[in-house]
Amino acid sequence: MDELRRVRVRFAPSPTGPLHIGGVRTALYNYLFAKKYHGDFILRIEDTDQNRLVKGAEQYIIDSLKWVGIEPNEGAGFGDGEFAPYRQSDRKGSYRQYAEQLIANGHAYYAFDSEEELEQLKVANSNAKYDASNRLALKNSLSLAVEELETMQRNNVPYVIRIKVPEAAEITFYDEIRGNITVNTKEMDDKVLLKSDGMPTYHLANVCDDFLMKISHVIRGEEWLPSAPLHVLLYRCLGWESMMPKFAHLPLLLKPDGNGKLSKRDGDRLGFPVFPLQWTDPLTGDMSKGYKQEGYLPEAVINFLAFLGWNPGGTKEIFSLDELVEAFTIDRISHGGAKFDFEKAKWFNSEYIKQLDTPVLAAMVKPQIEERFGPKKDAFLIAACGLIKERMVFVSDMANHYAYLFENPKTYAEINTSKIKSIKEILNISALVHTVNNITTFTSLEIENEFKNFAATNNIKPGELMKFIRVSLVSELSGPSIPELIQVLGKATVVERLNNCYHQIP
RNA sequence: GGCCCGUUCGGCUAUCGGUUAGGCCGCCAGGUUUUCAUCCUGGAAAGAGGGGUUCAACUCCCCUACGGGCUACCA
Repeated sequence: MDELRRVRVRFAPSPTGPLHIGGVRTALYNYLFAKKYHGDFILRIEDTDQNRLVKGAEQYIIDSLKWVGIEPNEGAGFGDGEFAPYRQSDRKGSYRQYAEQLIANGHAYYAFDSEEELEQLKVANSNAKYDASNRLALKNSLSLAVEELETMQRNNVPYVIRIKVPEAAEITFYDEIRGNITVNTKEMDDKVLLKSDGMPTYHLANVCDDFLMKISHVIRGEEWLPSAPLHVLLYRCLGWESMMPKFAHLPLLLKPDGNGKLSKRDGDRLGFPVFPLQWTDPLTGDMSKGYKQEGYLPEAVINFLAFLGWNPGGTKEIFSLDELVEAFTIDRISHGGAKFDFEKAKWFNSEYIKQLDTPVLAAMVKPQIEERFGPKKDAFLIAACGLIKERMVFVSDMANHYAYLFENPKTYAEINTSKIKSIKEILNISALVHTVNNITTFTSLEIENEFKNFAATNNIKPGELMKFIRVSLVSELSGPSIPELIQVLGKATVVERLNNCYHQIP
């Protein structure tokens, strides 16, 4: 019966800031799994901590998923299905009854301990936790007399609802990636289920919503592994064990250097984005880079992310989203954490740029180019893209590193001009200009031949001539093939640059 | 500290008891290119350590070391 269950998975981020790239990977694996089995992929916003909410974070999550192209078919920002609402704050009223149900069945209790009293616990023993060993000595509905409870209630003393963890029992559950995991309940504590503000904690809300939304598989980060036994216990105490989802805890994304979880700091430190989209902190105004703005293609980011912690076997590495869906299986997810590899991310991006149809690339590049260099004809942009497509790593490279396609060089660096000094001394610039002007068919072959002839008749080494022309055109000693570049720039521009260079350099 | 999870080249990984331990990124060398990039060819580079189990262990078990996560009325 279990095998026939409809696949329904969810991505359940907390809107406490911009969605981390690791979160994108978690969403991706959920998406791939859902699509592979023709199931549902749901976005649920876990905003039960009202103190940590960050303005704009929820929209950022939605925008990010849209940008990378892994859209939920149900959930916040993506259309309500029959399980709406999908924001836990909007579901607030639904959780209390389950907490009360647990109390009625002897699986939970009210606790009135103040913050200070809880701190006292730790003072006596730093390892102390609220559990079977001491719950009777603390202020809760298990330890207090009925009259005392009534007084508390009358005085509106704030309280929480805590789970009553069994004293010493083994809880075993199966993780789809790691296999059986067993924890003894004596290691667990009586976690708060319902906070004093009436909001559920993650644990209660998560279990209730997954049950209510008929989630079949919980695919989430490894940081949740330690609390999974608590969730299993909740399913049991709530009488939902037969509907309990399967669990898969994903390996973490680690820092590129050293160890530890990848963090925002690493991005700042290493100059690489760790967020899908650019993000400006509403409070501090601090800006963090985004993959999109840095010139990454969403398909490349997806492909790269998919392979950080998962591998289909075989040697093929460039996978479209559809191909990933086809190839994806949970059992091929790795167990250990994966260090973030920026170089590999760049490689994926350059591969995807090379795969792009040139007119498509031209259209992508157009806004940045025109913002910087003014209006350009599409045909020209396409020609320019064709010229440098295979040397681009980022979409933004064109505007950032190939300005010479759009405007004449303004200065010539000394290291470059020093290399063409000798040729300049013997060069007849007007003859060269004349040669360029006389080129008729303007094919790259003809252009190349004309320069060779010019070099021969003027007794110049062809390589030296080319160096001069190259510096004239791009102000550097490297770049695309000169005949092709000349085709793109056109005669007039070439002549202008040749003259400029000849007269400007010493 | 306690609990849980993990550990193959510098990085991502393949291998599901028998392989010259393979691929990709990066790196190095050579070729192509008048240059650079692309592209092509080649190269260096790994099973954390110690015990078992087995005819045979990277693969299974145990210990140690190391790394990570969790240990909130945060998720």
